[in-house]
Amino acid sequence: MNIREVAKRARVSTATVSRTINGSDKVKPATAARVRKAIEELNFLPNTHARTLVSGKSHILGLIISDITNPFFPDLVKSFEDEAVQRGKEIIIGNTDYNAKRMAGCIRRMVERKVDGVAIMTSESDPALLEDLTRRNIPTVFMDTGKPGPHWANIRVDYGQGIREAVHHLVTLNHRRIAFITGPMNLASAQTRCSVFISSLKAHGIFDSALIEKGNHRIEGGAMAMKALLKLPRRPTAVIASNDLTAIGALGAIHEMGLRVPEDISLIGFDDIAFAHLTNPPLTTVVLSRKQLAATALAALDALMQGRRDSLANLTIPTHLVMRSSTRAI
Amino acid sequence: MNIREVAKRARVSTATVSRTINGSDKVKPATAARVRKAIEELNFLPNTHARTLVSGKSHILGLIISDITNPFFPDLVKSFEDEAVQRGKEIIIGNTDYNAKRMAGCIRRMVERKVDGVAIMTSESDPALLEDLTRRNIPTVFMDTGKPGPHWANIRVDYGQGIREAVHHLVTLNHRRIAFITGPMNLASAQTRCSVFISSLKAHGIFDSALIEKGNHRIEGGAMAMKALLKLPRRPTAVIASNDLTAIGALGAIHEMGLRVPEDISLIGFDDIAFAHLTNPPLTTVVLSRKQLAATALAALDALMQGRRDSLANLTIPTHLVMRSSTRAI
DNA sequence: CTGTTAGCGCTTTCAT
DNA sequence: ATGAAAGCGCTAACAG
Repeated sequence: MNIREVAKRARVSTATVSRTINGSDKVKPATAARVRKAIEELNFLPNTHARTLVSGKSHILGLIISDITNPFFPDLVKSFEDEAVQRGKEIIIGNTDYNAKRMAGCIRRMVERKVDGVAIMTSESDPALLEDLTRRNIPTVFMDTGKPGPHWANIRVDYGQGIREAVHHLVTLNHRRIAFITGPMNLASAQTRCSVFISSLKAHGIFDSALIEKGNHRIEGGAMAMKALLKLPRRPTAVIASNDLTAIGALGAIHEMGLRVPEDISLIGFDDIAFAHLTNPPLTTVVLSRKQLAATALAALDALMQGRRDSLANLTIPTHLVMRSSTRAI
Repeated sequence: MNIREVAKRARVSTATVSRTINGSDKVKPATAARVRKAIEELNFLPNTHARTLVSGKSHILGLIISDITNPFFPDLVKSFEDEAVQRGKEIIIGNTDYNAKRMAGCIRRMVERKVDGVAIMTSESDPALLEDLTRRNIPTVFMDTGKPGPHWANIRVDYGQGIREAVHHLVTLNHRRIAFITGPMNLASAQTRCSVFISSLKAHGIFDSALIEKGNHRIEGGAMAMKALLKLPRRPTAVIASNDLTAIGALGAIHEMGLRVPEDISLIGFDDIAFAHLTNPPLTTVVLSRKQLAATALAALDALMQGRRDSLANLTIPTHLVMRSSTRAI
């Protein structure tokens, strides 16, 4: 079943069928109607591979993420897919599993499938692997990785804003001993969150380096760090975690030690993953909108594909505090 | 950059390059080596669309799910992708959003992209929409939807086993007033869980229809149902929820009423989503392995594509209880 | 407005 | 063991 059968049935040439499908204005309405009828009757759907072959555009977008089971990503994937489908594009997803070899495989698959563009939304990222995309001039948008170039765009996330709001919120609540549980410090984004925390506290004149504890953006890391914090001679009255998973781990540790949130300790997370409002108590956290991130990525990809480099000037995603029930005044 | 440039550089014909790529044994090793060298030097990757066009096989698999942000699915998607990539296949994902129109769109996309097969893992499913897949002889595997046919396979999930284990566990713990919070009763899988629960309780001679409350497989449904249950003159001592989200909602409601799990009420979920062991206390639940589900789906698709209908005989995924800390003896 | 035709990049007979 | 050439389904000149 192909375009020729449709042409035959509508008694026109394949060119006319093609024109009708692609909405060319130079097909006589009556002819177009006949073609559409034939398409309908035969239940014809054009072969995208053939279209890609001749047009050079696959209408496929690649999305490379670290790990779909990391609760940060499902929202992102969904929003990205929504936006893509709205534009008549398909997406193929690559999970790197935080692993360079798999990342290389993802990129290979993207190139083979001739994606029109790719969005790389991993926390980690090895520039060497990305060379292939450059060489083939594949429009690429990064999250927070700062590579400039003719076919590259970079979306920045304003982590600072959310952290400052979190600190301000706690200070307003009279907290002075505020701890921070970091992420893995090889991550630029984790570094930023930590350094903004430090500078915010210094601005308030309440910074104490003993109150910085290292985590790993996972539950157990948060729990371990929190336990260390609770063993301090003068323990903190509030804790900000570098992400929600860390905060959830910290929450567990606090409960385990027989303390309560927010009565004994106030707690703030980061990201606003789906489960952040399902914890007990619901977690006050910093929202990083994946929907906005996805929309911005697709807009950037569009701009890149159309050579509109001007609209790539300032791609920044804000973050902001959302108050729930894990913080309270002392 | 295409196969002709490689051929030119290796001073062979395109046919020889093609044979080399596809591992044909009738290429002289020396020639093959020369070709591989050229491929390497040019960094050539074959165009999958051209290959698909001539071979008729896209090496793409479709995966249709309800909603990637439903915590049941990320694990499934990941396992499915892993298995697919291992087989050298790509996957494209469709989210139906529990919506017939979107489901139709998903199927259309799959057909357009000429997928080699599709796995439909939605809870809901409208047979009429699937006609297109039948007509085009696209191998299709369903989760729990029981459509037989030459190009169809159906994976059953043995919900009963897990529910029976849950009931048995509670009975062993001396519980006699055991409640059940259902899912949406238009879902076959929710119905099964409920009816097995009822028959299990009857088998133990402890069934009380007042202890069945309706939920919707979402958090608030679980919370609402639990509140109703707690208002009963003689409230249950244990509750089984039709899925983990429901159990999490119930847990919140129990806490909200000032009661404790498992001291006052024992609670069991279903699915074992990622957050089931992050609740406080960690949730005793029934595991439905998404990894196994994905592996089985891919095996079934393989069998369908190769016409090995015999290996499709008994595709059943077991479920079993995993004990954590939300249940206790009375 | 419509048809004819030359490819897009690859695989696959069919020759040699 | 290798090459020449046809053709997968479609689009895009070009011609009329």
